[in-house]
Amino acid sequence: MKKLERDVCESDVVHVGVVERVRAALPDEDTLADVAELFKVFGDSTRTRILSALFESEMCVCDIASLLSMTKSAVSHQLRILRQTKVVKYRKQGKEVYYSLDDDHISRIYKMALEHLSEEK
Amino acid sequence: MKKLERDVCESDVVHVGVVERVRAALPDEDTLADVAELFKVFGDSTRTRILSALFESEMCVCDIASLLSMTKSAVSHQLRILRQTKVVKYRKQGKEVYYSLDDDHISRIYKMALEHLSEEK
DNA sequence: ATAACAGTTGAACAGATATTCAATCGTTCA
DNA sequence: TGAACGATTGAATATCTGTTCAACTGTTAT
Repeated sequence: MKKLERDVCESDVVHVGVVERVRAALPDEDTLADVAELFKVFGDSTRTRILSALFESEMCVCDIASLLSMTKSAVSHQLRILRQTKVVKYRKQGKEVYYSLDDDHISRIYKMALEHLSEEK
Repeated sequence: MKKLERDVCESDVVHVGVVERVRAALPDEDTLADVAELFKVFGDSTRTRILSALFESEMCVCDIASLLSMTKSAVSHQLRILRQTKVVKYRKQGKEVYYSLDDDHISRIYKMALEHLSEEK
C-alpha cells in the first residue's frame, strides 16, 4: 500500500494535541518574518562593526571606512541597509554625511547580545 | 599628482581624533564576530518559526515539520544549526527526538525583539 | 529477522548576499 | 567654471545559505 507520500510527517503517531495548541499560540507569519529580517540586519560582522562604532559616536562615511579598513563603497552599501531598516539615521553637512543610531529600542537589543557574549568568556 | 589611491578614505579631512577614540572603545573582533553569528542564527524565518514553537512547548522533529508544513529533512538541518549554537537542546526517547530551548538569556533577547516588533503595529 | 518509522546526513541545486569596480551626483573652494 | 572630494549607485562576481533528494542510522514491533 506504499503511497508516495511526502516527507512531511502526517502519520497518526504525531502529537496532534501539541501541534494544534502550539499553532494557536504562534505569532502571525508577518511578525515572525519581521523578527527574522531584523536579526538578519545584525547578522553580518561588517554591520555589527559599524553599529559598535556608532554606539561611541556619530561618524561620517569616510571615518567609518577608515576605521574598518574598508572602501567607502562597501560601507555605503551596508549603511543603506541599516538606513532602510531604520536602525541608523543620517544628517548631511556639506559634502559629508553623518550617521548615528536611530532607534533606542533596537540599540538595547543589540547591546544586550553584546553583553551576553562578553560575559561568557 | 594623481596617485592611484584606493577608495579607502585616507585624506586629512577625516576626523582622526574621533576615529582613534572609537577604535579604542570598539569591542574586540572576536566578540563582534560572535554577535554577528548569534544574530545570523535568528535571521532566518524558518528558525524563528521553530523557536517560536519551542517557546510554547517541547516538540519532536515530526511535530515541528507538521506544524510548519516542511519536510523533516529541512527542519532537521535547521535544528542542527540551532543545536550547534546552543540555542536548543534535545533528548531522545525511543525513535523520537524532542527539542526544547536551551539558553534562557538568548531566549530573552529573542523575546525582546518579538515584543518590540509586535508593539509597532 | 524484517518491516516501518523518526530522524540525520551529504551532495546538488537555486536563490540570496557582500564586496568590488566604474560611473555618477552634489558640494566646496580655488 | 572646473577640479577635488565625500558619498551613492548599479552591474558583475564570488561566496554563502536554505531546501530538496536520496541514502542511511537506529529504534520499535510484529
